[in-house]
Amino acid sequence: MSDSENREGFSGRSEQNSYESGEVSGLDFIRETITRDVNAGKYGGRVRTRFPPEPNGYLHIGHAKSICLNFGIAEEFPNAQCNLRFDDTDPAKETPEYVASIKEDVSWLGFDWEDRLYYASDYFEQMYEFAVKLMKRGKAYVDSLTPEQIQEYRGTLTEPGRASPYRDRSVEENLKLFERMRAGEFEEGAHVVRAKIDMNASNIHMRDPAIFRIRHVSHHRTGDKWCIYPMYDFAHCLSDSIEGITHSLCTLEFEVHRPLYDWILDQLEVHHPQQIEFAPLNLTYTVLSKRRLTELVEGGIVDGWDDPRMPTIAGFRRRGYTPAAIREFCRRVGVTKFTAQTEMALLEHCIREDLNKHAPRRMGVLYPLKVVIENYPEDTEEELEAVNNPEDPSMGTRKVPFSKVIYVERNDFREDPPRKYHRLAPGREVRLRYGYFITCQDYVKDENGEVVELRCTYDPETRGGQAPDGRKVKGTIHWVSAAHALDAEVRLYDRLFMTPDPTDVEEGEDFKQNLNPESLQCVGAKVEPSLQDAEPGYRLQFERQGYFCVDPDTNPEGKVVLNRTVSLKDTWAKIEKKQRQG
RNA sequence: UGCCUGGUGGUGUAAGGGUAGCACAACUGGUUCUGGUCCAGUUAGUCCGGGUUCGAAUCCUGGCCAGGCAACCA
Repeated sequence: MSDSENREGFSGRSEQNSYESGEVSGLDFIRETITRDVNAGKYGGRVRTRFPPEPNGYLHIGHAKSICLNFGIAEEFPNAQCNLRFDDTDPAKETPEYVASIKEDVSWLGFDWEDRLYYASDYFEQMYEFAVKLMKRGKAYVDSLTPEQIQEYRGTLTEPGRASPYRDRSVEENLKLFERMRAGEFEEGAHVVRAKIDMNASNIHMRDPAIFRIRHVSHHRTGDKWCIYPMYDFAHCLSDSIEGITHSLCTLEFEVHRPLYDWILDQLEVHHPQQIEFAPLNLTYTVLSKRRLTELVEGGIVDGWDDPRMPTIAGFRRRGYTPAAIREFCRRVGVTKFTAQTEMALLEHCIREDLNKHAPRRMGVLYPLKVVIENYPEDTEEELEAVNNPEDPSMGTRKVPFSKVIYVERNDFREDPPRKYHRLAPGREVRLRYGYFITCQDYVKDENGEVVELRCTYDPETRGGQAPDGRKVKGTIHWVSAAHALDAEVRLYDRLFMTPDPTDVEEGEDFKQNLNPESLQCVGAKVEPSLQDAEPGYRLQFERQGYFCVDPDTNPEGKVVLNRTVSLKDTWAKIEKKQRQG
């Protein structure tokens, strides 16, 4: 340490000390910036963030990243708060239904906006006044070019734009026109209010961007009060300013908008939050753009926004994901400016980790194969004690009924077992989970050559799973008693797309070509009777299979419907695959 | 071709002039009444070239590559 001081001289010393104090080391760049700002007393040391969705679709896992960031920061910094604000400035697309779904999803994720629920539409009057102020200062004007002309005048990425002939209208004329726009005297597209900045700017967003346009459309909250609506760039920075936001966090695509964000607030001389951009989430084997998700829903490719295959919050909820798992995923993903591709495997790891600790274990047979235990008495049944969760003894035990005829998993028997297969096969002995050792004596095939029934014998001495003579079995399999089993509809979900990046397609081709035709498979399963009264949303593990969740489609009088959240890791499947390949 | 941003194992991230670390994935092995969990271990990385420095992932410089930006959408 003293060596380094000798070599370093004085430059940067105090900076380095602040790093070494550990206050920012290890933080993501946004939390680091905020920490510095707080320490420097910027904004009076205050921290205020916001989550600003547009209510024009359902929230997805990418939004969860933003929610966890914004609300997470509010929890971490002293006295910090996060607002929920609906960015509802395009009445044609926004609905109260989307507002409701977004509120539900944010609170389901575990965040609370308390009394800070806001809408950009709350500020329409103020925004109108701000536009007037800009006009009075000669910094905005009413343009009467057609949309096509405006586009033409804007220039391109490499060529500068040209000034509209209306650019130098007098303040009085601008004000008068703007008033008449508000009064509804004009058709949509007849006029638009533009900020007067610089038609030669290399950043296209600074070439006199539109800030108010005419829309004769009812708004989901303001009804027909307005027929002019502010544009995103105008509304967003001013909403942030009005709410006293300190750090306005958004995704990378808004980076080029920041000069405009800053320009508007500077011109108006109002509270000026700092916009900081981070990379949006990309997940393998799915799509996360609102446009594509909407296409899947409207094209009937999935069964609504909450289809368990959808990467929406509602979809994951229905699939059986927990808020804690999603929050943990967002934490592990981190926050950077680098465009990343996060693997779905990480999300799956997070849900397995959570459910392994908390989900009760049950037995369910997905592809039932009948087994008759020949030496078990005909008219007897008994109850075997089963552990609810080996990870958590406090979850106790339950009784599982056992009788002469049971079901086991179809692939837990092989006529001709491959190497390393240690389940049932002719002459092989296995343990029934929490039950007896059984040995396969014979099997029955139907006319198609399908094995339809096993004839086994059991060893009465092995009740509970241990043999008094100390002999071991290689395999333990799950089962349900045929006489007691419940019929269940089990929906086995797999990834929606077959390729890691579904949007990576040849020119002229569509991402939907990469859809996985087997993303949903429904099976008629036999499950243990304890699931009789399971409520929708109930999560469990079917031993040796995976984690499942009772679907809202479950009807109290009908069959229970279960969604597979995620399968258990399957080492045997890997071995088998390797055997087949090599 | 203009502007902005960014490049650390297969993937996601940390290291803020001083031993390139963690997690996921993959692969070994051990434990196990779930081929789960758990435990131990292995493989594998600083985009490239110059420069500054005793020392560079880090600072400078020149390339290369990638992403974003031309709604009266957000």
